[in-house]
Amino acid sequence: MKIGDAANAAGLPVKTVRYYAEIDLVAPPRAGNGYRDYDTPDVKRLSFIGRSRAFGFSVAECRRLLTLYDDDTRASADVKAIAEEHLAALDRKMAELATLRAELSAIAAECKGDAGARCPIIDHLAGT
Amino acid sequence: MKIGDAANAAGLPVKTVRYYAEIDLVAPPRAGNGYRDYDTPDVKRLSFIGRSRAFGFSVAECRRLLTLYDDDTRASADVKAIAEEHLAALDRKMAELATLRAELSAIAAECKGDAGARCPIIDHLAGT
DNA sequence: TCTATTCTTTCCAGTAGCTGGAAGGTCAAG
DNA sequence: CTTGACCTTCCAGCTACTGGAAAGAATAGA
Repeated sequence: MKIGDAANAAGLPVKTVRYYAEIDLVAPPRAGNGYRDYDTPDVKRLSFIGRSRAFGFSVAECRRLLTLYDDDTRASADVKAIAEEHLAALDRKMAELATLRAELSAIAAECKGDAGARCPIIDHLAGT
Repeated sequence: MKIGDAANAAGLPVKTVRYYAEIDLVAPPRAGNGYRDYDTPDVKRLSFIGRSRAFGFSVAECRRLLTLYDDDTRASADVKAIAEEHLAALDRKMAELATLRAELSAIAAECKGDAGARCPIIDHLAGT
């Protein structure tokens, strides 16, 4: 199966699939003409990565998840550990954004937003 | 004032300050020895950028904010527009993360996380 | 004054995860 | 036989720095 069909089946851009081959995430053998030759398990791996990335897992995490996916003797605890680590990271990120949002919102509320030059937002960013 | 002192006063790494000079964000003149020569307004601009960055504004946004900061004839409406655009982006980001978090959390809850190979997380990522 | 240390400079490379484009080879249809 | 849609590699760029090497400048201490 050529890269275009594989990418299509996995719902990923060809460029991305080629990139994954380059970083040895899903690296299929080459056909006689030099074309990458994907098989059905490869496409499943690509889909797996696509979904994992959509959940916000980094490529490094995807690599570990993929190893577990391919491993019949895995312990589900290992998978869950990665997931919970990621959940914790999401929580940290959300908390950080929420703090920023609250502070910026409070400052922005003080600004009249008219034609005048006086601006509490600028003042605040200037540290005054 | 040399870059080290300016960076120190602004609470930024020297490398970062040099980078801001390189991208013409805060580009001081050179002294006779070739060293960048920062003055007090420059340090204030650097601090301004540091705080803006801490609020999550991109460097491009910082550039616009800095222009407004330097402009006595600005309209506070222009500042507020940037801030609200950024607030909206923060909201979008948070909503996205919240969705991911909720979905991943629900899936992870199904996983026993033991020594067994059966794993609903893997199943879900595999699309089955 | 000599020297050791701490600046400063530039340039190059790498980080994450692609994405776009150029130049050129391959293959199926008409 | 040609056209067009594929495929290949390589190079560059995106964000916002960060680390490091090599080399010049300034400063503090003996």
